[in-house]
Amino acid sequence: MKKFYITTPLYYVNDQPHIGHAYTTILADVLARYHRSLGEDVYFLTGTDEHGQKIQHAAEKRGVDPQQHADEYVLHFTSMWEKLHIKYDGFIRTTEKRHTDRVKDVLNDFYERGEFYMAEYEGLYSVSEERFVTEKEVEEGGFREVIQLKEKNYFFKMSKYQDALIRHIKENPDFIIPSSRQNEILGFLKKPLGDLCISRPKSRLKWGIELPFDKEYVTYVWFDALLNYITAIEWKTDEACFNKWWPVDLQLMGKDIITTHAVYWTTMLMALGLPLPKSILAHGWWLSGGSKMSKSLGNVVRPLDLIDEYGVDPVRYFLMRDMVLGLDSTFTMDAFIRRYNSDLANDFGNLINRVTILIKKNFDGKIPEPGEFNLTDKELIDEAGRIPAEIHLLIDALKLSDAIETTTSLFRKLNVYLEKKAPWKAVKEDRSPKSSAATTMYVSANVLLIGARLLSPVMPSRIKDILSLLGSTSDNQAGYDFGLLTPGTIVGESRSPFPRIILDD
RNA sequence: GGCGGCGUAGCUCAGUAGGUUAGAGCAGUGGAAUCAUAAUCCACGUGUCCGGGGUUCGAAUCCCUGCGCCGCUACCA
Repeated sequence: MKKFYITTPLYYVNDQPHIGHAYTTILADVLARYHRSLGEDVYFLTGTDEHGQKIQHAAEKRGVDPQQHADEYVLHFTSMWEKLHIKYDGFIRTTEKRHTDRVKDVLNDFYERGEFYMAEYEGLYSVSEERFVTEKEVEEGGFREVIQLKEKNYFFKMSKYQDALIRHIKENPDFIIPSSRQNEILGFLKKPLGDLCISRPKSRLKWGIELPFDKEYVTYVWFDALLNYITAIEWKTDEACFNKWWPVDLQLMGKDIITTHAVYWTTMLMALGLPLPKSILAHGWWLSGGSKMSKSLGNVVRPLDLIDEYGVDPVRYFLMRDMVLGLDSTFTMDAFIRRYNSDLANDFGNLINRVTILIKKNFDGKIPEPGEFNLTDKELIDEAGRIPAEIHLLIDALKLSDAIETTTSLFRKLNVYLEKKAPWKAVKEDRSPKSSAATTMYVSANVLLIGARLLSPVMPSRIKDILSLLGSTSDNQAGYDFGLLTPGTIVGESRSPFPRIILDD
């Protein structure tokens, strides 16, 4: 059986989840569901990153200890995922023993094999921010109490993997997606790669995994967190499990942390002697009014607010449909409502009503027995037969937006088909089994079923209702073949799954 | 500063081996229909493919250049 291992980054628990977290996680969920629907064995991993300066800081601010802070904040994420209908297979927290023990193994291993060395680093340090800053950052301002600081730390010999990394990226065009990011990383790697500082002295940061070979230091949070992708699947503790899932098929992240993954994570894996991820994907940001959403700008769109108002599935649909892979996208209520009304209310929802009501009124609510298919029937049936394969190609190419648009086009074709065959007229002539009207409704319901099932990964909850409305009972029955709804299948009462949004202004 | 990318209909975007009248969805206008959520269907775009130059029989697609926008530029997540 084909496997599919997909990950989101581990989210930092210093703040509440926002639309960026939600987007990445929904994207992972949708892809995971698509792959499950193809019968693949899927492992979808997400979790939280709980060490480091910012957590310590956030905890201090609230007057609690860091672990308690993390324990509370992780719930914001898990409850958000529940509300967004995220069906993950694994959830890992970097403060769990199964993770910290393995991180220590790696640290020891690297230490013993000479992947680390100690060196003194001297640079500009902001006492107020408690971190080193670059000259550029200082020039841009915003940092107070900047001093020159010398500090001894451990470094990972990342630089020695530079050539291997460049070669791997060039030889594997799917390694970094989209290609614009790949160019960026390659451009970045034209300059000599430095080594990575992987420790922090306890004198200025206590909240982290202690270096097993030097109790004066904790581990740099990224070095710790990135390892979750292998610790969560039982690296070193369950070989069969690890070998089943590794290497990971797809790692999702926002464009802001692509370098961390493409360079740090990748070279860490090289040092570990493990195969590299098949693909890492950097997606864009959701903007609001042309700017990145930020609390200081006061333009944050809270996913939960939208969900409360319009439901989870329309929000998932919008986020998947309106962002083009790799590009930033602007979120506006206007765009959301336009998309909802045109695609979900007008095309899809109205079609569900059309079909079910016609069957209800004219065929006692049962899928009628079809007669011989004429050219018009055949054209639509052929189309419905072609589209699933087309969509699977688009999904493989990670073109979610196009895949959804393709499904919508099937609904539009079904609407055209109905206009052509006008069953509401034909039924006046003949409504007996195998009549033109009977055939039309049989074909319509079955094509609608295919289209609905193609959207199931995007809108699992509403589609489940729609499928049962159409008389499709089991959750994941065989493929996307035409004709699963056999004559006699009872069609339910439509409750307009996507009521049109009308704004009063 | 260095490296890289982008600029296609009102809006969001396709258009990667240069080739007949440049496409889709949405929005807009007119019409048809009335089974359906005032939903649906049909028809309608004189778009300088950012400007300029060049290569070519022929360029949105290649090269140069000007303007505008953006990304990356290690120890910030």
